[in-house]
Amino acid sequence: MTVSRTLSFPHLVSPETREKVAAAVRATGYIPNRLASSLASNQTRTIGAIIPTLRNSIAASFTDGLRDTLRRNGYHVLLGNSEFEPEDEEALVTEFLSRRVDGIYLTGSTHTERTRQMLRENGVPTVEIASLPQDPVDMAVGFSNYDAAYAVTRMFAKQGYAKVALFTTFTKNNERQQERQKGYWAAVEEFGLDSDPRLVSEVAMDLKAAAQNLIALLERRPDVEALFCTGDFIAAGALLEAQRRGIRVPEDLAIAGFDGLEIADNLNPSLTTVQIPRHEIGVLAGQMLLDRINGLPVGGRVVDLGFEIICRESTAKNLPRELTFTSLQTEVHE
Amino acid sequence: MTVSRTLSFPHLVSPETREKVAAAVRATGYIPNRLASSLASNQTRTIGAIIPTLRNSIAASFTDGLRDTLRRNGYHVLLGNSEFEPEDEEALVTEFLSRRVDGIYLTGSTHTERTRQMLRENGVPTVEIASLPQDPVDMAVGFSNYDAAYAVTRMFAKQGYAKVALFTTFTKNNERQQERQKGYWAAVEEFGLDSDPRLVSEVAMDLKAAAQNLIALLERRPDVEALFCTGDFIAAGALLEAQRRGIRVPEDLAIAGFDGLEIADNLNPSLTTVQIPRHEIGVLAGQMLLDRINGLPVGGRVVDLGFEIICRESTAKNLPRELTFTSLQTEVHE
DNA sequence: CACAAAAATGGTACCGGTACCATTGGACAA
DNA sequence: TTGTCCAATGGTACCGGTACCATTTTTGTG
Repeated sequence: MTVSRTLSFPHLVSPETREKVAAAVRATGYIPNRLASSLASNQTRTIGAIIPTLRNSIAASFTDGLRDTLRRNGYHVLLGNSEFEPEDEEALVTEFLSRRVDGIYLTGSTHTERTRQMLRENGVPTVEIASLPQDPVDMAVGFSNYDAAYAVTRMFAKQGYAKVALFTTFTKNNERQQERQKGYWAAVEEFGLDSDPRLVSEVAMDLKAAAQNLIALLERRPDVEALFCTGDFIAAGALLEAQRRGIRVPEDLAIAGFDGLEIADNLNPSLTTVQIPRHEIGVLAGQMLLDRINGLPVGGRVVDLGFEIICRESTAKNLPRELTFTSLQTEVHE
Repeated sequence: MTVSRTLSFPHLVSPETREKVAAAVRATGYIPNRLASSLASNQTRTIGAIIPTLRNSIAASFTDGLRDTLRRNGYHVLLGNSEFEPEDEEALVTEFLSRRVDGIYLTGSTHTERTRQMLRENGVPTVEIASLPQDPVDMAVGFSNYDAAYAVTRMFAKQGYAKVALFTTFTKNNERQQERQKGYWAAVEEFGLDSDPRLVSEVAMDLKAAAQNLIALLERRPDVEALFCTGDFIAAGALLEAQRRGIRVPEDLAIAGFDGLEIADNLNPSLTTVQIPRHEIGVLAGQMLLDRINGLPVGGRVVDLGFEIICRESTAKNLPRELTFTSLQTEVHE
C-alpha cells in the first residue's frame, strides 16, 4: 500500500501522508522486515565475505576497506571464517548463496571445485583478494606473492648474504604462502644462494612457535646469516627470540618480515617488511563488487595493486638505502 | 509440498522419494532460499554481533568463542562494528532487527537510550559482554574492569611504588576504560599513591601513540616509577619505546598491561598483564543466547567470569611471586 | 478379510514486503 | 466546458518457503 511507498520513495507521496505514516511508525515502533523486502525485491544489499581467521588482525584490515566502501553504498557484510579449510569455505559459500547475498568476497584463490562451480553457475558477483589467480572465479584484486618473496630474497642476495633461511606459515590450502615459497626458491637458484632445504620450515602463525623455530633453525644451521619470514608475526617472534639470546640483528642475523603490520615498525630493531596495500585492496574489491551488481562489465578482471619493500633496521647491514627494491604497481590483466 | 519436507524432515519421507528429490536437487543445482524460509518460519538462525573495531584482534577473540558455540548449533554470526560510536551501534541494531536476527551480542554496556528501548520492546535475546552492567538490557557476561584495575594498582602499591602512571585508551563512550580509570584512582587514594593528574593520560590504541605518550610523560614527570596501561598494545608501545631510550624495565620503570594478549608474553622483558577469559566469555555469551532462544529462563542474568593478573618480568622488582593478586572468579548476579 | 492406525503425500493459507497496474481527483490548456 | 496529463493513492499477484490440515497409501492385527 501507500506505506511501503512512503518508506521507499517518499518523494512520490504527499507531505501530509508522509507525516501520517511517520507518526504511525513512531507510535508502533515499526521496523520493516528486510527478509520480506529481500524476498520480494530479489536483492539483499549484503555481501558475504570469507576470511581465513579473525584471530590475527591481518585479514580484518582487508575487510576494513571493504566495509567502508560497502557501508557508504548501503550494503552490509556477512562475515565467515574458513580456518583455511576449503570444505568449510564451501559450506559458507552455500550458506551465503542460500541467503541470497548480492556478492561474495573470498580470500585467496584456493577453493574446492564445487565452490567454483556453484559460484559460476549462480552468477553472483565474486571477488578473490590477495592473489593474482590465473583462472579467477570472476574478479580478483591482489598482488604477486611470488614477486614479493622473490624481491626480498633478491635483496638479501644483493646485500651479500649467501645463507638465507625461510619461515613460511602453513602452506596447505594457502596458495599465497606457496607462491611466496616459490619466489624464494627462484631467487635462491638465480643468485646461487645456499639451497639447503634445512633452511626452510613451516611455522604456526604465532610468536611462540616462531621463537621455537628459530631455536631449531640455529641448531640445524648455526651459520645462517639471514631469515625471511613470510609473515610479520613470525618475524616478530623470531626477532624477539634473537633478542633474548643475545643474537644481534642484523649483525649476526638479518630478519625480514611480510605484511607491513604496525608492529614491524615498532620493534627494536625495526623490521624490514613487505608492505601490502591491504586497505586499498579491500576498497577496490568492494567497488568492483558494486560495479558488477550495478551491471557494469567488470567480470574476469584481475587487478594487481603491487607491494612495497620497506627497508628498516633489521636488515640494514652496510648497504645504502638506495638498494631498496620497491615495486608498487597497479596493473590490470583483462 | 513434499520437497520442503524432504529437505527439512527427511525421516518423514520414504527413501525413494528422498532419492528422487536429492536427484532433482543435484540436477538443478537448487539452493534453498533462506529468506523465504526465515520469513515463513519466523527464525533466521542468525545472531547479530556488534564489536567496536576489527582493527585489533582483541574484540575478535571474544567473538571467536561466540562463533564456535553458535556454529555448533547451526547458527551464524552477522558482524558489525560501531567504532565506539553509540549512534553507529544504534543504526546497526536497527539493521539487525530489521533482518530479524534471533539474538544480539553487544560489546560493553554503553548504548543510546533508543537502542535499549528498541531491544527491550522487541524482546530479542541480547547479551552484553566485557562489563558487569548495573542495568543490563537483558543478559551480560564479563568481569569487573574496576576490580581488575584496582588490583593492578594495588599490586604496584604493595610492591612499594608510590608514583604510578596510568595510560588508558579513549574513555569516551567506553565504560570499560572508565571503570578501569576509576579502579586506578580508588587504589591511588586508598594506598596514598601520588595523585598528580599529570600521571594519567588517554592514548590512541596503537604502538606509536603509546611511545609518544611515554616520551611526554617522562618530560612531565621524570620521576615516575611505574606505568599501568589499560591495554597490552599501549603497554607494548611504551615498553618498546623504553627499550629504545635505554630505560630499564622494570628497574627504572615497571610496566603492566591489560588484556592478556599473546604479545605480552613474548616481549623482552615479558609483560605483566591482566588476563581476561575472552574465549570463555564468548562461548558463554553464545550459550546464554541459545538458551534464551530456546525458551530457557535466563533473562536478567549477569555473569562474572573474573580475571587474573599474570606477573611477569616487566614488574618483577624484588618482590616474591606470592604477591601476585589473582582473582579468577565465576559469579552469577541474578 | 475388514478395519484401525500409522506412514506418506498433497493442498492451501499464510509470512511481509515489492512490482505493477488501476483508479481518482485536480490543474491546466484548448 | 471538456479533454489531457500528472500526482497521489489503492488493489492485487507474486517472491519461495513453512505450518497445518486433508487425503491417500501402507501396514498391522483380530
